[in-house]
Amino acid sequence: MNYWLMKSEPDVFGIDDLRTRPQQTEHWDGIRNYQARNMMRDEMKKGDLVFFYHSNTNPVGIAGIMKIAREAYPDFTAQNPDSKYYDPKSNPDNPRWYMVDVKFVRKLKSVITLEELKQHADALGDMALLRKGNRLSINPVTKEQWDYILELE
DNA sequence: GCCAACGTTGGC
DNA sequence: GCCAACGTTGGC
Repeated sequence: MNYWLMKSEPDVFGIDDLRTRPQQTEHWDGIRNYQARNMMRDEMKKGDLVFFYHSNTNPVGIAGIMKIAREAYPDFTAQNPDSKYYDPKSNPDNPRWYMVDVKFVRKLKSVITLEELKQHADALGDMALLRKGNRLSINPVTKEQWDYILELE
């Protein structure tokens, strides 16, 4: 069982959007970074738990929990010229980009903010999220970090 | 293979 | 809206 953190801007797609989707499930499209893609494609397994992180909002932080409902499959938005995620270099026979399906688990009682996480930087070790300049939209989380963060709720 | 230009992310 | 960080592109 692996743990993850995935970022999304709530103005575009937030935890409440996932909660109100049919079956409370949605595909996580638009990953266009190779490092993030590789983690998603090669390491994410069905049942893995994921922190839903709200970025570019106020306050930024972890808003809820979801789980991987379907393992990686080709991101069809890469083949759609009308999509903002269209990638003309992706070939349907050899897809460049992948996505997973995520299912809502629960919201946190309140958002655990980035500021609060930073205050616990020592206990959280070198958590990827807290690294300077980290822009990856998918971050691995250790079990220790996962458990510790939930204690902050 | 280098690297300047450019685009994107995401906190503030 | 600003800007630091960083990834990608493309000319050479």
